[in-house]
Amino acid sequence: MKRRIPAAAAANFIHPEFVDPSFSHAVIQWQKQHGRHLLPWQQSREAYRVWLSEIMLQQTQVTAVIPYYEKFLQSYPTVFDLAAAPAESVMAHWSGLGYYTRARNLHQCAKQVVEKYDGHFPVDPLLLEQLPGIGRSTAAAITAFSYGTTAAILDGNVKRVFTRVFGIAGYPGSKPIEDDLWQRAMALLPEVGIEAYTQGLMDLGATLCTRSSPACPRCPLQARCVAHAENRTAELPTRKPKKQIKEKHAVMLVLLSNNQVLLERRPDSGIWGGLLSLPELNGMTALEKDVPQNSIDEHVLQQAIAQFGEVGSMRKMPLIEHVFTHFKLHIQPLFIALDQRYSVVSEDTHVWMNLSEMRDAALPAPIKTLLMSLAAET
DNA sequence: AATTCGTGGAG
DNA sequence: TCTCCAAGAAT
Repeated sequence: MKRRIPAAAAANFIHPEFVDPSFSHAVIQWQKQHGRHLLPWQQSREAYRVWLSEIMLQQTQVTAVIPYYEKFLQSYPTVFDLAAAPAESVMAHWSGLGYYTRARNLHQCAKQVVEKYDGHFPVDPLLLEQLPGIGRSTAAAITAFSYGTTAAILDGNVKRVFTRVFGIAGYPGSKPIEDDLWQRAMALLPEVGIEAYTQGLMDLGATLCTRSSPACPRCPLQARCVAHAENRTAELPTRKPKKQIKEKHAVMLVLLSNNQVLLERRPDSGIWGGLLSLPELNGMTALEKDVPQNSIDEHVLQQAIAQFGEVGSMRKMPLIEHVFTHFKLHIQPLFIALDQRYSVVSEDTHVWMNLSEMRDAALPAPIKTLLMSLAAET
């Protein structure tokens, strides 16, 4: 009977047929000459800064990250500052960047690094990977950039470069394709120069090997690129099989009293987890309904408002359409001026906040836009 | 192992 | 206006 290779060992087994030192050599030489060297997080090897940038850059483009990175560093210069900060402050700093689980994990990670490691991020990628928000690829990137540890990354850039250079068809997010790509990523690691190599792969994907109209003539891997040779750069990497996105609807209450608006804290799980938002007509679960709320139930509305105060005036505000990755949300905001405000609201879940404070609040992007414009009007 | 997590920019 | 998806992790 044939002996099976343990899963853990198989995952780290280097396939000889994938090994090719000339690959990393080409990437490293190109990176030193033509790669990016002036990004804000490249100016220091400090693990805290590298970590912060890598978390922010998950599924997020460089131009979107830069202002957030600068602001975080200004407010939280060290991991100790971040660990000691109130959760709401961290969420407020992250407001608008999306994927808010990253922000909560970032905060938790900072606390753990302070408690378990005395403020020092582990040098071992396997230890880093145990921390919240840090997966295999991010752990490798952090240790490579801050400590020079040789470990493989597999982000969107690497997937795009590899699928094209090696002519790999099939959705890179699927298990078999991703396994294949990890094997190659490990086999192609350089013996020296992990920083330039890792940065080079990212730079290639971000600046040359872009998803549309890649700059093949300037690519150091052009001669060995299957996609280029076979004119398949347009079809590689294989697109994610798209499914129809659902439509969801919510009626949100803009309750105004003394130039303050009532905000409600969302649960940690689910969309906009941990952020403040507007109260919804049928509770936060209303957002989960995929039925249009064309007509507002007057009785339900009156009952909802009655918890918070007595109505002066009420009017519909313009509809908002907000598109997420996997669904489209239709928001009907109701502006309600209260003559009298009740103080029965729990301070854990609800907070009255001045309209002038919306800019620095932990709000979802479309809600912040709505309340900022409302503040500008009044 | 496929889904669930935002947002904004490119084309 | 519409499609696609970016320095992925957690479930």
